[in-house]
Parts: sequence; C-alpha cells; structure tokens
Amino acid sequence: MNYWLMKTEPDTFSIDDLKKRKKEFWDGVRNYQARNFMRDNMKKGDLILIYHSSCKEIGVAGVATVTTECTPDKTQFDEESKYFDKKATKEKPRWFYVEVKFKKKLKRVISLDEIKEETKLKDLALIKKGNRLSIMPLKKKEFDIILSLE
DNA sequence: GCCAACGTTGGC
DNA sequence: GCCAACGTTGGC
Repeated sequence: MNYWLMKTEPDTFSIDDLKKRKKEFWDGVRNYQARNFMRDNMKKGDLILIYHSSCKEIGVAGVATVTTECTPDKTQFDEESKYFDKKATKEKPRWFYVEVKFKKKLKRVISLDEIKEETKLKDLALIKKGNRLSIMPLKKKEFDIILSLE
C-alpha cells in the first residue's frame, strides 16, 4: 500500500465538501510530475492525507482513500471546462484522475508550522523549498507521524 | 496583494 | 535544444 498527500484549496474543494459528497473524482491535475505519480504509482486502497493550501488554516485536514485505478480525466475533453486541453484526445489522453473517498476529518487541522517543526518530518517533500507538487508520495512512517500530531 | 520559485510555451 | 517571456503555485 502507498501513502500520499494531496493538496486542495478549501475555498474550492475542502475536506467538508468531500465528507458531504463521500466520493469525488480528483480532476484538474495538470502537472506532469503529479500526474505520473497518480498514473504510475497510485493504487486502489492507497491512503491519502488531504492538505488545505492557500487558505486561513493551512495544513492537513483529513484522510481519504483511493477507490479506483486511474482513468482519463474527463474534464480534458470538455471545452466548457477550465481544465480543457485541446491537445488531448480520447485515443491519447494526457491527464488522469482517480476517485477519492472520504475517510475522516481530523479533529483539528495539523498546521504546516507544526509539520515544519517536527524534526522527524524534515525530509517531507511538502516542506522542501520551492515545492509545488499537488500530489506527493509519503512514507508510511511520515503518514503515521503526521496523524500522531492530531 | 506580493513575490519567489518553479513549470510551460514558443520563437529561433 | 536553448532560453526569454509568461503563467501558476502557495506561503506570507
């Protein structure tokens, strides 16, 4: 089993939205490195930390699971969508998504500051300088440590 | 809203 | 293939 951290802007889609909707296709990933992780390494049953970015309470807000193998992101073919990609075709899709299922909301947001302060988490990709990955792999240990801060 | 640190695009 | 210009991310 693999462990992941996935960023979302809560003003657009928060852990509460995921709780309400139970499941959601994680569309709109338009970064090749993030895509490759999802396409090549993400498997049904993997665990995900949901991270809130660009907001008031920045940090890890909840846990989710992957419920599908990755499939072509439908929004890339939809001219109405802001994620439309004219270079993508059904034969050769460029972008993919998985479905994500709500598991739990943390009692409180584990803040970015706390994560930075935890020396055991110093190798986390999240806190590396200039990091802009919206999907990144975690070691089981890192996943457990972050949740233990709750 | 600012801006550093990226990633992407496109002319050459 | 290089690289300048431009766009985006995301913490502050």
